[in-house]
Amino acid sequence: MSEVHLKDALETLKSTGVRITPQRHAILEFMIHSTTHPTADDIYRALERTFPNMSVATVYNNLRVFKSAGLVKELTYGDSSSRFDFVTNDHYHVICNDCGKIVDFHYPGLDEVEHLASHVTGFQVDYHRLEIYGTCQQCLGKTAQAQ
Amino acid sequence: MSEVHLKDALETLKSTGVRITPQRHAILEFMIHSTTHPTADDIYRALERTFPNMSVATVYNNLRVFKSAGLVKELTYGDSSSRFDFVTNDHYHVICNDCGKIVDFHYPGLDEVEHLASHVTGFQVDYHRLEIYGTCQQCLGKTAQAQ
DNA sequence: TACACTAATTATAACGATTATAATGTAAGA
DNA sequence: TCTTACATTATAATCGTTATAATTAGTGTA
Repeated sequence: MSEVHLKDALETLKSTGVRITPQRHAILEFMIHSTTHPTADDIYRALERTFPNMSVATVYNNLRVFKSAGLVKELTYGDSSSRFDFVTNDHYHVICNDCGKIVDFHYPGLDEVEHLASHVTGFQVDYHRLEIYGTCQQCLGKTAQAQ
Repeated sequence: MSEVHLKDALETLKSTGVRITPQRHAILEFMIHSTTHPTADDIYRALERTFPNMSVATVYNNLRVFKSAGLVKELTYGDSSSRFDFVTNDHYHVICNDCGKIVDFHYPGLDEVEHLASHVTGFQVDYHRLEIYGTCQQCLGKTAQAQ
């Protein structure tokens, strides 16, 4: 399963003309197998055995590349440094109030909301449910024409 | 209405033994009347006319004081600096799956989710709905006793 | 294979937001 | 008034992140 993710990710990169370097391969692999949401420094330290000369800048640069390719999300919780999350298939729904169309919306990490809710209310929090409502592009177009 | 908020906030501070200094008063007042989510620097620059000698550290220190008093929330979006938001009565619900109890949960700023959803899906996003599910303390206690 | 061109990596410096420190000022209680 | 604790100020330090310049490596072409 994570092999599939890795293969897909490499495909995505290749298709947008991004070279697959050993460092990029390793960063992706680490992120896919990581159960936590690692910081840039986590990734750097985890890979410095394999790449003793790797620079922190390489990690940041490549995380940016992965982000703009949609492979990775940056999570800014309260702490000082960003965490990065490989995008899997967890998603929310965006719902059109006019025609009822539902579009998947990938977004990681509302963990903080759950943590805070648990902290504040004393609940043991199990999960949450988020839906986003609005008007889809087609319905927006129709309304604009009608006016 | 904002006068009520300010009065309440000052009450809250006083009741926890925090002194009301002119700087604190001004920071709170600015945040309450601010329609945006100002950064620490925004606040600093807005008040430097009134307090020409005020230090940035004072802003940060007091934002921390307000945060721990529950008056202010820190919002970490993607950008480099945190934004701060005076806590009003917008809230979500935390729902117990055992007894159905609903507890209010104050949490600001899922604006970013809406923005991103709009950006990704092309929807005009109007609002969202978030609910958090789990088990309340009483029900947790009952389950623990039963075992 | 050799060459040229472009992208990627590295090392390091710079930046900027936030925090820590030390000194000074200010309010409240005995 | 004196004392003590808390606030503020000014400034230095910290730390995550980004920019820069030099070097290295990959890719396409003759």
